[in-house]
Amino acid sequence: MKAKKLADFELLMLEKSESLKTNQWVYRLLRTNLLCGKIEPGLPLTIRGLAEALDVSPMPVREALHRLACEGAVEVKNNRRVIVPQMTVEKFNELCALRILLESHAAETASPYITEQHITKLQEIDARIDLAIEQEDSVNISLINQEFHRSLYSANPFQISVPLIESVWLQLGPFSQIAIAKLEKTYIVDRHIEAINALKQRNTFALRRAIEADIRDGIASIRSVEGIPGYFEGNTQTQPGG
Amino acid sequence: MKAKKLADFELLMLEKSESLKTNQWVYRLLRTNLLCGKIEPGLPLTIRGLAEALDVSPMPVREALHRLACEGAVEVKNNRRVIVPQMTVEKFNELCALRILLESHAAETASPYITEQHITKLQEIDARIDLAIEQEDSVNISLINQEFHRSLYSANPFQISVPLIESVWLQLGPFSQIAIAKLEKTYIVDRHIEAINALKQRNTFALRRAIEADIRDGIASIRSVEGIPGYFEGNTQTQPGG
DNA sequence: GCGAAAATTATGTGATCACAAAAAATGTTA
DNA sequence: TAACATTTTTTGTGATCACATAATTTTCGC
Repeated sequence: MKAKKLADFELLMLEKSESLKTNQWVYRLLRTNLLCGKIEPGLPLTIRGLAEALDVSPMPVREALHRLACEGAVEVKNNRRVIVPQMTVEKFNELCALRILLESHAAETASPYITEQHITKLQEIDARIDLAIEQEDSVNISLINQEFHRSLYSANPFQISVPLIESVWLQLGPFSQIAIAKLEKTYIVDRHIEAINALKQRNTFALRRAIEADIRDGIASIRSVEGIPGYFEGNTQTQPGG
Repeated sequence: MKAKKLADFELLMLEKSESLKTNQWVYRLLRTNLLCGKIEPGLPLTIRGLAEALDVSPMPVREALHRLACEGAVEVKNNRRVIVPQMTVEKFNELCALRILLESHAAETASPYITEQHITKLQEIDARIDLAIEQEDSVNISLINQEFHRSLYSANPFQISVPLIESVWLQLGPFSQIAIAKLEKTYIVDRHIEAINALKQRNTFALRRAIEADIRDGIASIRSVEGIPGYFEGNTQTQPGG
């Protein structure tokens, strides 16, 4: 058994547009790859290694990594090594609780600001989720699902909680992605219709319940995946590739 | 009326210990000064300006500022200018709601892990708050009060929400500090006793209520301060020093 | 062969420079 | 005097280098 190196990983690439600063490009690229589970927990990330892999200078990587550390997406150890954190049962439960807490609040406070345009946009996003489910494209299921939630909460122009929620997603993401990838297509249920219906009826309470149900449903799906306990920290023997 | 510059401000200094990295020292220093309201909202912060003021190279300031931006303590404008954000009524209300939401949850989940040692420590911290109130030391009232809450929540070894809560504090801090400084000593009530009693009785529900009451009380005090509406964005005419 | 010590390499942090873009200051004209 | 154009200064970003420390490899003694 050999320890995996950064070079062994095939990163999902993003095209770098002109106006985008290099550090932001690196940040988004790493962020997306972490959320997709492309970079597995425990893997040490080095500034120079990433800089070489992405063909940029170390400086923008340095800033991107610091930001990710600040958001809890990566963990800085005492020996200043940066790794993708392992998931534990307790952490998972706490992160799920925080998702429900923050997101049902965000949905509730966004509700009064929802316009017809918002609903149309959310329906369009939801259609794209269905497509991703149909194609069993687990990476896009996650990414577009987040887009749905973010769009909903951001309808509130005074929204503060989105960055906090995104931090929770980032900590939950790499792990849940592994689970989603293992889910059968038929087990993924689209609960967003209920949320959209609540929005149409301008029923704040129903919206809150729909979002809560959506999150709980996703968590239950993850928990139902065969062999998921093996992915928690300390159960390395059941992890694949070990 | 002349726009204030960074050089006009007298920063609260922290001694730099040997093991502390420069960037962390700068970070903590800026963080403390922001929380104390030493740096007033709207003031543009520049890397070189701060580096000169603190007699360090621009690099550690750069990292510290980026981290503060990531935590919402400072705001990066479109023209990449970094300023201390202005407070608005809506933001204030939302931040207060998030405090209650997150902190009552954090208190509840920490409750089962509380030991006698924790209680003793919290009582010791609370005594220091009373001293700060007695001395009308508004900066220390804030800082030690935060220490109390952080200590309580951190009793849970699997606590995830503390960084999120600290982010809310940072966004609320500069503003509420202005209010606390204006409060008469007699109007500051120490509600922590109720929390400590709840802990002694191992009554999770009472603890939750005590923390909620403590936060609501603080907010009410801030709202009660004469002339506070003038500090919200858009009411510059009533702000002092203008 | 094997463990400890020493040398070597890798890595994060901080400093300095170059550059493009944004702000501010200055000059110009009506 | 006010409004616009031009120049100058300021500022953030990225690149490169130096340095201390942590990790790794090699060497040496038994």
